[in-house]
Amino acid sequence: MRGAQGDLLRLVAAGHAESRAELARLSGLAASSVSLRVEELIGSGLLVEEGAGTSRGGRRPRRLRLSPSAGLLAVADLGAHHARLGLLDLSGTPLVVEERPCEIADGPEATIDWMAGAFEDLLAAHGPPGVPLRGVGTGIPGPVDPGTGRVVAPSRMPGWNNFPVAERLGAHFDLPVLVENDANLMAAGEARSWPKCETLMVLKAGSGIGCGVIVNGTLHRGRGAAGDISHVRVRSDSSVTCSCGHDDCLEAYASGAALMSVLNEQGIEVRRPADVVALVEDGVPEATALVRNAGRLIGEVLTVLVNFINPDAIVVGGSLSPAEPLIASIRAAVYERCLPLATRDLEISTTRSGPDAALLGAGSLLLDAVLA
Amino acid sequence: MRGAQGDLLRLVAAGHAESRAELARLSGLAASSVSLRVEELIGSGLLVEEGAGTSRGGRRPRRLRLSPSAGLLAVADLGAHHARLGLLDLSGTPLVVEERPCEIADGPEATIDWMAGAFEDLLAAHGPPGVPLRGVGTGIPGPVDPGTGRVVAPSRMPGWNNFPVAERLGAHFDLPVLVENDANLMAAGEARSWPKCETLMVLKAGSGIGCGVIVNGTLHRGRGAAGDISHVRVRSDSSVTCSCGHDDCLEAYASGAALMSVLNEQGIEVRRPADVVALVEDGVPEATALVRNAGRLIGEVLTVLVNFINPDAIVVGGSLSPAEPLIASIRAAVYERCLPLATRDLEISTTRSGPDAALLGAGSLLLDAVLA
DNA sequence: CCATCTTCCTTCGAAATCGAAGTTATGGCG
DNA sequence: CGCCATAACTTCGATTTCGAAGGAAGATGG
Repeated sequence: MRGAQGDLLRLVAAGHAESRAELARLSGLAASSVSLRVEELIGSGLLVEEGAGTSRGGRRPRRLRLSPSAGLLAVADLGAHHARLGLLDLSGTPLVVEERPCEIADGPEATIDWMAGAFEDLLAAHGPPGVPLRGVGTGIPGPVDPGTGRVVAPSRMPGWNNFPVAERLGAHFDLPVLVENDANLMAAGEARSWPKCETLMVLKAGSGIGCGVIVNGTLHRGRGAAGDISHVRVRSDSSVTCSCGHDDCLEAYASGAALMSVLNEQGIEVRRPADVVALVEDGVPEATALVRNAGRLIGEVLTVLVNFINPDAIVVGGSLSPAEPLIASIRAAVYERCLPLATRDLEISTTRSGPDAALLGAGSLLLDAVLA
Repeated sequence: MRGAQGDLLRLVAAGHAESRAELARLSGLAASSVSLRVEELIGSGLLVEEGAGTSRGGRRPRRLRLSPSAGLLAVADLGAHHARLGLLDLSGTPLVVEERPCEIADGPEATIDWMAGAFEDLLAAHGPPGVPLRGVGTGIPGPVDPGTGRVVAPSRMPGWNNFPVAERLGAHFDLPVLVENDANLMAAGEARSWPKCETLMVLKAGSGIGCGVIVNGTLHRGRGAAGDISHVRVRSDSSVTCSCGHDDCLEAYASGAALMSVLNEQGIEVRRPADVVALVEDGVPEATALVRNAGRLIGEVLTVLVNFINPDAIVVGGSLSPAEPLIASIRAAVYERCLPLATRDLEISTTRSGPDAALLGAGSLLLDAVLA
């Protein structure tokens, strides 16, 4: 499982390689060495050979897959009022995904212990017998210190500040543990769906605004807050003070929460970002105008970032992302204002990985820990 | 010179390793393999053993250095009206650096051929006899396509658009050729002076405004324009149209050229950014106010980027950088407006590599090509 | 349907790499 | 000053990895 052996497994699990030949190309090892190694991995039950792939003009490759019994990963994505939970095999394929209500405001101990219980439930109900759990991971709607696995200065998670989430979760399972910001997980998940993109910006537009950055194919964490765009100052006529203490933060104008509060003030009742999307689809002009304005503001911020890191694609996800005017106005702002060189082949589109992106990302990152 | 052999040389040349033991630690090879390899490299005259290093509690390491006769690199940094030219040994140490007048507006053919001639001059005058030239490189004050070595849509370089600079330079020397944006080279040069920083933003404040980004210790190129911040829209009362066609670009307010044109309109004659710095040092209030405002605008843009990529340090270089109020107001803006997590250990300071940063960066990047 | 080209994978001797044990040099400490 | 802990190399047999050659399986094109 360690070292070069792990490298090969990782390449197969991550979906980068499907045959011995591809492994040889990607790992840099000689074809003969790869064959030897693969034989061992098959012998130890971690890899299985599964039919033949499609020919590329010569003999067909013998397709390799991680054995379904090689192990499981239990992953979660915590939101403010609910959590998505899932069980993945080591290739990152979900066996089961569930959404359960869960109040993050109940505090870290209660929430994490609840999560551990939910994982046990899932395992009992859907885990194939004899297949070991190999790692657990969760996304958190706030900044996470990459070194310690602690939550750092979250804005809407009372009681969580500086809490050692990874440690607490690890106390339930003696296994590799991953704790990461939810937008970062989403980015890691999307990255698997955009294999040709080295640099990726993944926007999470939900009740809050988050963003994850993939540079050179790997998640860029910075000090744990990398990708944060919610507290950028935007150009606006009025003046709103954000929860962070500064004026005119993007989040105060363009987040789902901000849109909802404006709509509610106007007497249009909404309770979740999805309600806003529904209003837009029903052609309610107030909602459409608001969403369009939010997209413009987000787009103007992205403009700066696109010039700066020249991503290959911008992916928009989160519960607000199905609203067409949002992405349309983001596109308009970015294409209008960015440098031609930066937008020449830039793709801006909605999620390819769907609502489970964060869970898939957790799986992808956990794998690195499990196969280290 | 190839493969693993090159890896060892690179580690020594880049200053990361000074002894066999350090090479073993950093390269991941077994100590015995390193010894063998090093012996060969010494035998072929590329490495030399030079005295003993300082003990870390046991036997002293035998210090390794690249042989002064291992090779030379010829590097240049083109500006609008002058060029810096230098000769480096393979460890990146300059043997000579000269500044010569040179009009980039003369067009690419004339400029590049002139550069080739200047390199020959330097070699004849300062090159130790028998030491071969191993690579040439140059910085360009405009975007460079990393794949082709062509200039792409530069703003103030008439006749250069889409010109294959690398190819033309390569026609003079049958050697590895490097062509890169000047701010990017500066960033690569600074990176060597900030070994503990994985993520670095290097601002070049001269007649224009440029920026290079180091992510994970390596230069982030994007599509060739990465790091561009000069055409970000800034918040301002008036409205100025930039050469790029958009309104209120940062460059139109905060670049050395913009400052100079305002001062000249006010009847204060300045010809180069350095003159502005001199005025500030003399306490001329118009100049100080302008520079302070420029710093504030730049700082507000950096705010967004600091939240986004969480650099370990921001380095300010370029001919405007000695002006104290510039960096002071950049600091003020960034520390005031960024997230605490992002500024907690963020260092903002002037260049450590000095005016030759770009040449050193060219050396550093060329080395990778030469020892590939 | 047969020759030819590609690609995938294995075989096997040569070469590189490892790693455990040993050697040399040094600082610290009683 | 002698002893020990530590670090920097070396030596040398065991192991891995390589790579050239060849076999297997399929595409292509007459």
